[in-house]
Amino acid sequence: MSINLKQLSKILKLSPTTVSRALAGYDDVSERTRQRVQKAAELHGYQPNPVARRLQKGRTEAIGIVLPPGTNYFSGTFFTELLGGISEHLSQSEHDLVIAIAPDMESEFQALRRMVEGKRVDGVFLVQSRIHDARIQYLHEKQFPFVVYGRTETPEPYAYIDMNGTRIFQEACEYLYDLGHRRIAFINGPEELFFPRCCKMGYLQGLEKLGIPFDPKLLRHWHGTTAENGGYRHTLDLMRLPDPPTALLCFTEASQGVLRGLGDLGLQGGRDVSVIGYDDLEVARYSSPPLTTMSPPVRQVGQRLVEVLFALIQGAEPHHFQEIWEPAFVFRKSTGPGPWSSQARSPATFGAETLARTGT
Amino acid sequence: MSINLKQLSKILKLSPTTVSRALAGYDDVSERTRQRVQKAAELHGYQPNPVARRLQKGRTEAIGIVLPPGTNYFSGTFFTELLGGISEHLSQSEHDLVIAIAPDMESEFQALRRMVEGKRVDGVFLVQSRIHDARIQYLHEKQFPFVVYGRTETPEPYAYIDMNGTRIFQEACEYLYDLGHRRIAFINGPEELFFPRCCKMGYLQGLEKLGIPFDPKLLRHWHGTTAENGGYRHTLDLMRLPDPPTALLCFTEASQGVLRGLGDLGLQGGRDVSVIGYDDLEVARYSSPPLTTMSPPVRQVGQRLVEVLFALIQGAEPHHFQEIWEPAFVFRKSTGPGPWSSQARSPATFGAETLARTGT
DNA sequence: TTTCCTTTCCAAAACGTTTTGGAAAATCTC
DNA sequence: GAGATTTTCCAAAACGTTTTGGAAAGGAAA
Repeated sequence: MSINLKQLSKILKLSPTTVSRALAGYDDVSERTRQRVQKAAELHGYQPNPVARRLQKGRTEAIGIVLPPGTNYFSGTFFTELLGGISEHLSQSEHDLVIAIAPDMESEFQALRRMVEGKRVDGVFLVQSRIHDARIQYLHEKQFPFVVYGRTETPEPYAYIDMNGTRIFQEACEYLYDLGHRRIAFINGPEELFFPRCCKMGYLQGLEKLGIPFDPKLLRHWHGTTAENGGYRHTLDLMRLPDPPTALLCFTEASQGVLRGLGDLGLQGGRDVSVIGYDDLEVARYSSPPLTTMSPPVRQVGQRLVEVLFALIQGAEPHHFQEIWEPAFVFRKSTGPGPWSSQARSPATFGAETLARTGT
Repeated sequence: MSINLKQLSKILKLSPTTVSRALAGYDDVSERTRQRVQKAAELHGYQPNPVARRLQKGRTEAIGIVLPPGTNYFSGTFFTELLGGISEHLSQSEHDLVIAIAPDMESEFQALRRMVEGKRVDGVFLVQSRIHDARIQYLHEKQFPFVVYGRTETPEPYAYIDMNGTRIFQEACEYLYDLGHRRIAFINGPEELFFPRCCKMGYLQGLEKLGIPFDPKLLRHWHGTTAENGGYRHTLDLMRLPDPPTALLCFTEASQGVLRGLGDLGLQGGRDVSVIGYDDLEVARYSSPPLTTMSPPVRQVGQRLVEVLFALIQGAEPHHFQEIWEPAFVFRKSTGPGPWSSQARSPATFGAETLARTGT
C-alpha cells in the first residue's frame, strides 16, 4: 500500500541512511540531494512508520491519561474541554494521546499500571488529585514522568499545575460581603479531593477575615452523584433552614443544580439569592440568569500540561514545574446586592481591584 | 529498568524463541519448560515490549477516535460515557485507545488522516455522522477499517451501529397522542447530522399516522450552540406562539434547557407541558421533574463498536455489521395528560405494548 | 539395528526505522 | 601535486519482538 524507507531509497538510488538523514534535516547530506529526497518523499507520500521509529528511538511518542471513575459525575464537559487543550498541542508534535476511562478505582490503577509498566506511553497526566493520592506515590517510585492538574499532600516533589482555589474563594467571600451578603453558604465538591479542600480553606479564611462566624450548616459537600444533582439537593436543604443563606458559592456544575433548586422554590438567582460558580463552561454563559463564575483557563492549562510533560520526559526536574495559576472572575447576572448592602464598600471599587489582581 | 526477552531467556538458559513461544502458549514447547518460563516471567515482571511486538506483527494494536468539533455543544457527558464503554472493552485485549479532539472541521480531517495514513492505529470509530460524510468516503477509499455510530447517505457499504430514531420518535408521538396531546413540537439537533433527520422522519410519520397536520413552526433545530441553550431558546419561542404546543420532544440535552425555559415561563414540565428527551444520561434522572426519555444503551454500544471493529480488522466484510438498535422508553415524571385526554386510548395499554416491543 | 515419527528446542530472518563509525570524494592549503 | 581538511555518502548494527524453517533427541515400529 504505502511506501517505506527502503523502497524510497531504492527509487532514489541512495542508501536508507541518507534518505532518513536527509528528511531529518541533518547537515551531512548535501542541499541538492536533500531537496531531491524531500520531493520524492512528498511525491510518493512517504511517512516514516511511527512504530519502527519508536522502537529504534526507545520512546513511545505517546502520552497517557486515565480519567478517574466518576468523571461524569464531576463534569464530562470539563474533561472534554481539558482534553481538547491537550490534544491540540499534542498533535503538532507527532505524539499520540492514549486514553482510558476507568469504571472504578481499582481499574483506574490497573489502567495506569498498564500504561506505565507496559511501556505504552512516555508520560501521563493526572487529574482529580486526591488528598492522599496513591497514583502520585506510585509514579514517583517508578520515576515515571507525570504532571498533575491539581495538588496533593504527599511530600514527594512532583510537577503540577493548580488553580489558586484558596484565594479565589476568599475573594468571592469578600465580593459577596461587599455586595451586602453575610449569610454565605458553600456547596463544595467531594471531600477527598484536594482542590475542594483548598476552596474550603479560602472560604473559611474569607469568613474569618470579614468577621463572619463560621456556621457549619452552611458548608456542604456533594459526593457520589452528579455535581448538578448535589447542588440541587443541597440548595433545597439550605434554603429551608430557619436562617437561610443569601448567597451561595458552588463548585463546578453544582451551580446548575443550584439555579434549578432556587427556581423550584420560586426564588430567582441574582435577585433573591446570589450565586457564584466555579468553572466557566459554556453552560454558565447560557444559564438563567447567566452565571457569575470563578474561571480557570481550561484550554491553556491543557496546553501547559503538555509543555511541562515534554520537559519532564526530556529529563527536567519536576520541582521546577510547580505552578499555581490565578483563576479570574467572570461577572454576569447571578449576583446582586444582599440584605446588608447599606453597610457595604462600593462594589465598583472592589470589582476593579479584583480584575487587576487576577489578570494574566 | 525492566527486563526484556533476551535477558529473560539468558536467565532461563533458553533461546528467546522458546521463551516467546512458551509465553504465547504454543504447543511446541514442553509443559515443564512452559511452567518454568511462566514462573520466571512473573518473578521478573517480564512484559513484552508492545512497540517491538507491533513492529513485528505489523499491527499497531491501537484504535483511534477523533471527536468532532462541537462535541461539547452536543454533550460532553455522552461522549465520555461512550468512550467508557469502548475503553473498558478495549483494555482487556491489550489494545490502546488513541484520541484526538478536533477544534474545527479542518483539523478533524487532518487528525483522521494522521491516524490513518500515519499508520498510528488499526482502525477508527466515527461518531456524529453527517448526512454527507466525507470521512466515510475517505476511509472507504483507503480501505481502512472503521465503524460508525450512526449512518449516512453515502452508498458505500460500511459498518455501523445506529439507533432506530425514526421508530422511537414515531412511537413518542403516539404515546403523547394517547396522553391527550395534539400540539406536539420537536426541538431537534443540527440539520446536517443524519440522526436528527431520522428522528424528524419519525416525528413526521408519527403525526401523519395520527392524523395531525404538520405545523412547520413546531419543528426546530438547534445549531452552533449547546444543546441546552438551544433547547432553552426554542422553548421560550415556542411557548409564546399564539397556539403553543402542549408537548415537546427534544434531542439530547436540549431537554435540560427546555425544562429551564418552562420554569422561566412559570410552567411545570409534566403538568403544564409534557416533555420527552432523547439520551438517558444521569442528568435526566435528576432533573425536575425527572425526565421521560428515549434511551440508547450507550455503554453497550461502545462495547459492540469494539467487537465490530476487531472483526473488520481481522478482515471481515463491513456489510455484515450493519445494526440498527431499538432505543427504549424510560418513563419518569415529565409527561402527563394533555388537553385532549378524554379522547385518548388507555395509556396503560400503550405503555405495556411499547415496552414489549422495545425490550432487551 | 535401521527407519520413521514425535517432541522439543533453536538460529536466523524479519518488521522499518535511526545511529554509529567510518570511507570515498571533493576541496583546500602550501 | 601531495597532504590535510571538509563534504557527502553508506554499511552495519541496533531497537525487542515473532515467525520460519529446520535440527537434535527420543521413542516407536520394522
